[in-house]
Amino acid sequence: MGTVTQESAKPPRAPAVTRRAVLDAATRLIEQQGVAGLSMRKLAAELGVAVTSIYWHVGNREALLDELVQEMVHGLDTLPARGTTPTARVLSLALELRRVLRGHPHLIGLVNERGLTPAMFLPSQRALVAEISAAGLRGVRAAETVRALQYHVIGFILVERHTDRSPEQHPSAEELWLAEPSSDGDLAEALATPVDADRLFARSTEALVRSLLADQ
Amino acid sequence: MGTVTQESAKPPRAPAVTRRAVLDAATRLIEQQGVAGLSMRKLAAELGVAVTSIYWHVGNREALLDELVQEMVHGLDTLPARGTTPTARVLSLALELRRVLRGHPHLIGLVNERGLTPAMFLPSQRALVAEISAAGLRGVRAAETVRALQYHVIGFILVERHTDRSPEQHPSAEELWLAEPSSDGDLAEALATPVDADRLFARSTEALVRSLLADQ
DNA sequence: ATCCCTGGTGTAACAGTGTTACAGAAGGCT
DNA sequence: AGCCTTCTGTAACACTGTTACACCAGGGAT
Repeated sequence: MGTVTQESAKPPRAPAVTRRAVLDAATRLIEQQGVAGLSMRKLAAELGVAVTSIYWHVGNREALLDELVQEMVHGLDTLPARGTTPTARVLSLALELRRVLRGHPHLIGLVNERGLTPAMFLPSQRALVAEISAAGLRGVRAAETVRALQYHVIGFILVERHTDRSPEQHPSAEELWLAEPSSDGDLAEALATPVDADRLFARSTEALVRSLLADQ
Repeated sequence: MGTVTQESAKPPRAPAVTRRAVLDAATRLIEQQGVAGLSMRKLAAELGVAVTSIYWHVGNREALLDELVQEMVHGLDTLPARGTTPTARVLSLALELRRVLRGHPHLIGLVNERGLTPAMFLPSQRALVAEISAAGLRGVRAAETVRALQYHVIGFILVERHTDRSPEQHPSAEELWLAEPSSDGDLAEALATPVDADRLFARSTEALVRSLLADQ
């Protein structure tokens, strides 16, 4: 079954809607209102069509989400590793991965819920393996290193997905740190400022990579 | 009883259900069927009471979940740090935190969704700050270190929450690695075995801690 | 020309969800 | 006796995913 149902020639009648159109409209809805904002009826209305047509084209809601997730996962197939040293190359992979995933903030939660995180990571896992082998790691240690990096990167992304839109905690962490009597005023002040996720990710990932590749 | 609305004495009639009972029943339901399995009607039926009573006691579903989350967050108030070296003490904090959070697998997702991850982490953040200061880090660098550890730990937990019950990917990562022609057979074999999360967490966290505390 | 089959659409319903307007009941207070 | 507060129940609203069923249009076979 190619993209849709008709391979080349004979749709008895021009379909009012295509599988592709359904997927695209669903993507649009999710990007606007989040996964919870995607309802089959809204989707049908958006396309000017009855609900049953949606069901005919994509099965059901779960299958629709599965499809979107699969498409995104396949979009991660070829991530480039740049740089000269293994550390730099591994780091660039991690940064690139985060950059791409942040383009689909609503989907990465679904990916994880479906237990597809390993699958999503598989292509970059290959690249990681190459770099880590080049760095001289072998066998079980190398495998552990690869997985540690995977968990770190995807975990970071999962965390930062929500910490942005914190619901204004009343004693916010920032206020608490400013009130705290501390010996290190600079530290307190630094903890009282919002997180710079880009910088934090780069630093922590680099620290982890260094440690994993270096320590023996 | 006392925990509810009346301050000291006079419930006009013995309430058919208390706020406490609602929260407990909700916790039980969530532990059994997950957050999605918690419906207000099920909850009412479980307690042998009409839905409106639930609403009277807890407001609405969102507020109910908020309350459960808050209770869990407050349960993390006093985590001990064991060990002699700063590295060991920080590591023990991270391990302990993960141990506790894994006792509430369904709630930690909610915590993150509500942007409460920083709040949840605040008590252990204090302990972390102490250890990291003891390790000689100051100011912005220390703050970055604390946050890097936070993100790493909570991220790991978020990831592992789902990777366990992966829905049997058809070309599973394990199979793919066994099929792959590779120069490092041990590595491929290691990647083909399931993840040992305990070990992986301990190793990766230790690597990160070491790197963050040591490198200058 | 009739019939059937296949692809695609629509109507209307079922069961389930969160939430709420409203009517009560039961005890304490004045 | 009335009133007020605390709680509970009935019944509804709007919404969700999903499906049984009728329908319609065109192609192929008879």
